[in-house]
This record gives sequence, C-alpha cells and structure tokens, in this order.
Amino acid sequence: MKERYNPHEIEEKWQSRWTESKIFQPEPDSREKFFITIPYPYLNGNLHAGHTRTFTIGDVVARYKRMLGYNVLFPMGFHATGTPIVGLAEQIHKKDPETIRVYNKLHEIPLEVLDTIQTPEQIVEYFSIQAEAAMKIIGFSIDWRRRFTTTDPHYKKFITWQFNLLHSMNKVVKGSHPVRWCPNDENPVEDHDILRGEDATIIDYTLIKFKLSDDLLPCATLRPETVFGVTNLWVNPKIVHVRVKVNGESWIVSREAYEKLRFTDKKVELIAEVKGDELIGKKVTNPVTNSSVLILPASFVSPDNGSGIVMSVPAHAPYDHLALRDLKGADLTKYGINEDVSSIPLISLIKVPEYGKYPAVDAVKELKVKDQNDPKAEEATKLVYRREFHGGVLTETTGKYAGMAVSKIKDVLTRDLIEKGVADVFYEFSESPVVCRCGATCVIKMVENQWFLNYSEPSWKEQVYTCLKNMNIIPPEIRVDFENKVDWLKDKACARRKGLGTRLPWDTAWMIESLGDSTIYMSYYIIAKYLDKFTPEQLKEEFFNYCLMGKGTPESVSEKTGIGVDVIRRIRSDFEYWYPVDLRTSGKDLIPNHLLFFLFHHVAIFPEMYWPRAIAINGFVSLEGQKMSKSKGPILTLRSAVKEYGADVTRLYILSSAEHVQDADWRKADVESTSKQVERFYKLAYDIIKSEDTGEIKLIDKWMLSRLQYRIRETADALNRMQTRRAVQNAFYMLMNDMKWYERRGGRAACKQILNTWVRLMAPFTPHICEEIGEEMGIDMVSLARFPVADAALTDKGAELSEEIIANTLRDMEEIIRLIRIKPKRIVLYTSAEWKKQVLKKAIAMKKDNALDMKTLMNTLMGDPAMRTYGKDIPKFAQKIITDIQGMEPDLMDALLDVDFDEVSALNEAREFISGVVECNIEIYSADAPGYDPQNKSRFASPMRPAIYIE
RNA sequence: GCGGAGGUAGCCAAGUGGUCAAAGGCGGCAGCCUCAAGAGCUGCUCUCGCAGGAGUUCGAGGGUUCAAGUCCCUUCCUCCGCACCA
Repeated sequence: MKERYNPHEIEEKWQSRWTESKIFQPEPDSREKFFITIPYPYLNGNLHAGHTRTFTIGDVVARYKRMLGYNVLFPMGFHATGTPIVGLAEQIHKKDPETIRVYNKLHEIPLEVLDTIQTPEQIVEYFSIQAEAAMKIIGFSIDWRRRFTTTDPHYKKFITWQFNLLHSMNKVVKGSHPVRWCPNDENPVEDHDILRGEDATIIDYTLIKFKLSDDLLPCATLRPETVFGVTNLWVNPKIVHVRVKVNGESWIVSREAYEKLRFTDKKVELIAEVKGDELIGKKVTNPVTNSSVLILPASFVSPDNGSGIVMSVPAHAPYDHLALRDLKGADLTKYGINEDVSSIPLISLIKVPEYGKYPAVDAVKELKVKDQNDPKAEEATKLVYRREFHGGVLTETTGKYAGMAVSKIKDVLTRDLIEKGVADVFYEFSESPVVCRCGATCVIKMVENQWFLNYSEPSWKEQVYTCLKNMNIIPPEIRVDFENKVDWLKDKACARRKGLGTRLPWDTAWMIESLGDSTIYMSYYIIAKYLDKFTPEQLKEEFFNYCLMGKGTPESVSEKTGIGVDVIRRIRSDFEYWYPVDLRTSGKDLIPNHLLFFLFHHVAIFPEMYWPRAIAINGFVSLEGQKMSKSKGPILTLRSAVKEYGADVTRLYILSSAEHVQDADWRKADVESTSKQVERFYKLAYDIIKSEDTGEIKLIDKWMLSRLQYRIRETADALNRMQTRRAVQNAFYMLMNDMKWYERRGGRAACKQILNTWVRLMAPFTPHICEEIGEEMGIDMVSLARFPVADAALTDKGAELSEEIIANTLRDMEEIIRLIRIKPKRIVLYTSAEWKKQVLKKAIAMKKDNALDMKTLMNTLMGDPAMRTYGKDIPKFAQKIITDIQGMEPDLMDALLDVDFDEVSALNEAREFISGVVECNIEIYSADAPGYDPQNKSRFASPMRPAIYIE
C-alpha cells in the first residue's frame, strides 16, 4: 500500500488478481446459491452512466451476497438483435455527419475506428468488446465464461427451440394488427421517424352500421353503449360522401373515411359519389334497437373524423342536443321533412350522480352554452363524458347491459356487436396529421397475417399474477405498476421483416422480434459456459428439452446430439442448482416491456419452482440536470467516467446520488467531492495502518465502536432493501463523520479494529480500495471476507449518552460565546442535581407504562420525603420533563432509564478537549455541590443538559 | 384520455404523527493551517437575539389531533409510460 492514493494502479492490480484467482467463476457447491441477472445492454453504442448505475447496483448486491456467504452467480451477455444496429451500420456506412459526430465525440470512437465498423456484424463485435472492457475496468464481479451475444449461432438455436415450444403451446398465433404506416415509404413508422404528431396514439372506434335500404351507414363512436339512445343521424350536407363496397357490403362514408379504409384489412372498392343532401330526410334502422330514425343535417360533422356520419344521442352528447335545438323552426321541407325535429324525444340510457335524466341538457344549461358553434360546447362534452365514464351506470334502456359501469362496457359491447355483424372496429389517430420524416401523411394500416404472442390470454395472465404475488418487487411501490401493465398488455407482434435476429422456425420469412428473444435467456447463461464443447448444430431441441426442462434422458439426448452424457448431466444439474433467478435488477424503462415478457415466458415455460423470485428497479441518470440521449447527446460513457475518477469513485458516486426509481443526476462538482472523500478514506486507512498500536480503551473508543455497530446495522438493513444511497451514506459518509469526531476527541486505540470492519463494510461499494487496504491489514481477499455483523456487546449506550452530553454542552458553550462576544476567562459547568435525575427516571418509567400525567407524577414524587425537600421546584421541572418525554425515542428512554452514568466524570474525561476548543479552563461541578456559582446558574442544570456559567 | 411518480431551504435531497428549524451533500461566508494557492480542519448558512432563547416555514387552501413536512379533503403545478420500438 502506497502513501499516495493512485486509483488506476490499485484498480488494475485488483482486477487482474480477481481474474487470476477466478473468484467470480462460481460452480455449484454446498452453499446456498444466489443468481442475479441484469438485462444485457444493447450494442448500438458504448455503455453510459445509465448502464453504470443499473449494473453497479447489481454488482453491489452480488458482492454483498457473496460476503454473506452465498454462492453468487452474476453473468452477462449482449443484445444485438433488432433494427437499430442495422440502421446504425447504414448511417455509418453512408457517413451521415450527425451519426459520425455523435459516435466520434460522444461515444468516443476514433474516426479511423469508425471506418472499420460499417456492417452490423462489425458493430456488434466492436461494441461487445468495448462493453466487456468497460465492465471490467469498473470492477464488476461478473463470470465472463458465460458471455454471449444474441446473434451467436448457438443462441439462435436456443431461440428457435423456445419459439417452437411456444408455438406448440399455442402461445404464438396469427393475427392482424393496426400500425402507423407511411404510404410513401410503404413501411411501418417508428417513433423517431415521425416529423409531426409524435404524441398521436391509435384509438379504436366502434363502427356501428345503420341500415338504409341496401346501404349501410357506419357511425364511428368511442361510446358504443350510446347506440341505445340514438334519436337520429347527422350528415353534413356540404361534404361529399361515397358509396363503397367493403367486404361485400355497401357502405356510405365520407371520401376521407374511404381513403383510410383502403389501408385496413378490408376489401374496399369505390362505387360512386353520394351527395350529403341526398341522404338527409331519409330514415335508417338502428341495428341494435331496430328503431327507425331520421337523418338530419348538421354543420359540425367533419369528414376527417370517423366515417363522416355521426349518430345523435342528445340525452348524453351536448353537441347532439344543441344541434337538435338549433334546428327548431328551421325549414327542412327541401329534405322532405315537415315535422318539428327539435321535439324528437330524448332517450336516456346512463344514470350519473351529478345530473338528472338528460346529462347533456343539464350540462348545456350549467355552462350556458349558446349553440353548437359555441366553444363551450366542447367543454360541456368533455365534462359529461368524464362524469359518465367514471360514475355512470347503464339503465334499463340498454337491456341486458343494465347496471354495468360505463367504464367497463366498451370492450364487452363492441365484441357483442361485432359478433352480431352490426359493428366493426375503425382505427383513427388521436390527433392529426401524423407526418412521416419523408413528408407524407401517415395512415393506419392493418398488417395482416402477423405472428403474435398472445399475452392477452386470461389464463396466461393469471399465471403471471400468481408469479408476481410471490415475488419480491423492489421498491414495493412499483408492484402496482407491474399489475397494471399485466392487465393492460395485449397481444404482441413478435415477428418482423428486417433487422438482426433469429428466423421464425416455421415461417422463415419472419424474423423473431428482439424483445421476444430476450425473455428466458437467463437460463442460457448456464449453458453458455459449455459452448466450446459443441457446435450449434448439436444443440437440437432434445438438448434444451432435457437441460432446461428435464424432459427425456441424458442418454437419448447424447445419442441424438453427439454430446457426451456427462456434459449433458452436468448442465442439467447446473440448471437445477442455479435456477430460478433470485434477482433481476433493471432500469425502470423496462417495466412495461422486457420485464413483463420475462415473467410471461417464464411462467409459460418453466414450472413454478423456477419462476423468478425478485425484481428491483432503478431510475435513470441525467447529466448536470440534462437528460442523456444515446443518439443525440449529452452522454457520459462509463469508460470516460472511470478514466477520469477511477472505478471506486464512480461507483460510490452513482450509488449515493439517488435511491430506487428516483433519477440520479451526475454533477461534476459532487463527483469531485466524492473523489476527495475517497482519497481521505485512503489516507486515513494508511495512517491507521502505519500507526503504533495503543492499548487502553477509553470512553471515546467505546463510543466509536458503538457508533460503528449502529452503522453496520443501518448499512445491512439498507442493502437488504437495496437502498444503495442509504447504505453508502451510513457505511461511508456517516462513518467518516464519526471518525472525524473520534479523531478530534483523541481516539486512537480502536482504530485498527474499526478499519478492519470498515473495509469489509465498504467492500461491496468500493471493492478495489478496500482490497488494497485489506491486504495491508492481513485480510486475504476482502471480496470473499465476511460482511460485518453488528456486535451487540459493543453497543454502549452509556458511552453514546456521555458523548452526546459532551457534544451538546460544547455546542451550547460555543453558541453563548458567539452571542455575548467575549473571550471567556472562566467557564463553569454544573451537571444536573440528583433529584432531577430521579424525576426524569420516574417519568420515563411511567411513560413506559403508559401512565404518565402530571397529576400522577406529582403524587408519586411528593410521596417521597426525600423529594419533598425540593418541593417548590418540582412542579415546573416535572412539567418540562413531561413535554420532553412526549416525543422521545424508546431507545433513548431505555438508555436514560438503564444507564446510570456520572455526568461529572463524563465531562471530566473530555475536560481537556473542551478547554482546547473554547480556549479556556473549565471547572465542573454537580449542581448539588456547586463550588463556584455567583449567578446561581446551577439551578438551570438538568439531566443531559449541564448549566453553563461564563465570565 | 388512461396509468404511475412527484412538489421540502440558493441547488440536489432524507424525512417512520412527537429529539423537525427539518439528516447528508453541493454552493456560499468566516476562522485555523500555509510565503501563497489548493487540500484539509472548525464554525455559520430562514428571521430576530450580547446566556444556551423566540418567531415563521415544507406548492396553495381547508380539516382531523394535545401534537402535522408526515393523516384526510379540495386545488394548482411538474415529470414518466401508453406498444411492435429497443
């Protein structure tokens, strides 16, 4: 150990020592195992501060568990399947200036190296090497024998096996799905390809088909239940409609709607134009209620929205009510309508607490909406919809649906109506236009014959719920997130045309989508160690069936694959030992996707005993308050952070900057201060090791050892809950502060003992520096040493109380001196009179019996003849004590009750120290016998709070 | 719209109904050390106070309680996810 702290030298030394001694390459043994995994990083860039955080948290847990005596497996792989790497290769190849800039400047890749990574394969190769190197220089305790990349031929065999299995279980099915589509590029549009309208989502309307002789007039609605309250349809006389053949039916819709229909999975053929006013005045049949209703003119109907034909529900839709009212007295004879349409009776179908029978009418009155062109009409609509959605219940008008909550009806009713053949689904953007990067306006296209993982299957979800119920979710608050997302998850398209990956074995035109191939790969880590023993071709389905599922026999697998029986047996027993995953720790961005699929696939494929045990989530990292971006910057790579500050400092900082799902912020000023603290720790350790042993244990040593036990307990408790910030704060910063006080108070005797514990306490966070110090202290390998356990025998409440009195008294003295601004010539301290201590103890005892009140306390006290001497002072003091005790921690109460220490001697032990600080001699008396007390200050002395006289 | 997380001092942030005027850190100020700078150490950092005290604070407004940053209601604001994209 050198006098000067040189992080890079120490870190390199210990990293190579760890590698040489293979201590992070576990094999099954008699110990209890702990299998921790972290989602492998995607290889379209260098690892950055966000990875640093997630992986460091994982490494801390791995190291902590190892020091608790677990046999820990912490493996790592790399993710490369999907489209981004292919896209990146294209960008680099065509020397896109922005891409070159970002990868050169932010990902720190030299230009000449960029020239050599122009294909997806080269990119994967390059970044995987970089990533492994980065994880090594920061000291992660990973078993690198198990490393793999998702584009490896062996891995593809594993994915092929998995998908064949899922297919045979009917978990992969064919279907259609709406996607954002660019008609110009003839491709689905991804998020980053959108120029305008990136917030638009796809909304599914229910299309209800009203009948007009041979034609159907479809009306799009988000609230299909209102079909029971339709009084008429609305058609805008000014817009052009068209008659189209849709799957053999004759529909009349707006021209715009026709354009949208062309991209759906329906067969659409344009027949003729139909003017709006030709329709008005005709009667159509409501396909649900069979009632006959009139088509009326309305200006608010837009051709862009839905089908361009709207059903009117004046009882519940303010616009409909207003439009009808606006027609009062209008001359509609040119449409052949002679009746007064404004008197069409309203049909109520929803009961809601805020309104009467006709919510739309009430809302229009409430907001004083004038007519359908009044902007307040929109407001009224939103209000009614919101209230009906949340609090509305369907009435008898809706027949068998009566009594259902409005919020639950949509899916049920839509399904029923589609089954009856009177409705369809119509997709629409939530806002428009949505514009592609190429400039074209996007549409919604039905992708047909797509392969789906049918996550929506209720029995599958049920299993996931069961799994979740038995899992430890860290932090516990996010459990509800998982439950909600499981509920929300629909079927997921799992195949696509482009990108890297594995082909769907039974339909090789498709590539397995990259989230689908990353679900149960934790089990592959067990196999990955043996890859040099066989070729990809040998990895037949029987191999996986046996090794991962226990199906078949080693002999039959061996015969089929040519792999030795011993190896096959070995892999199976490895699997049985290591599985399930004990902890998966991840960034919060993966909750609604990867982590969910991780659970779905595990419950589908493995028996319950191999389902995951725990998931821990952490937040992102920003840079000086700015969000990081892989593709635009700013970004801080793991490598550059370690280069600048060293691995231990980087780790310690990132761990201490935020807790759990909270986002961390990387601030240069703070990192530098962490760096100084670590250096200080090193120097302190160096000095302690080089110092002579000094025998006698004094009060202050007892105090320090007692604090240390407290820090150990706090650190362990924090680590058990994966609160790395709290753990680091106790194990490092608080303990450092304790040490400062200890040193200041002249403590020395316990230094070596403390340091020995301290390096083990800190080892999960800053392993290199701890190894370096540990080596000097004769600890063989700190990474394998036992994590400290708090020793109850070293907890010394008396010492802590004494030290507290000293610190409090000193603080009081300094405050007085500061206030009166004199240089003290004489300072006298008076500790509490004995009777006050007795009062305090009595009061605490009563409090513990829950019997503390002024009257009882006074009675007890006055019953004691010895006390009565102080009769007139007692009530006031007792009152004060009662208030003090109200909020007192039980621990402190116990201490005050149990411990009988002498305040005078406690202060005397620190007399020299206190004198030194205030630069004045100190005299100490008990208030029972004040030697010198000109102002009778001693009467203010109370337990734990000596009185002070300064002149 | 749906679902989730938040609003605490100049900034970041901890905070279990009572040691909360509120941990820790950053920044700032002062002192010590030094030829000096840096580092380190010590103290201060809501307001007032020449005796250890008092007053006003935790987005805003109500309420429950002997006691509220913490519990309840209302309200304002911010951030995140909503899919075929890793």
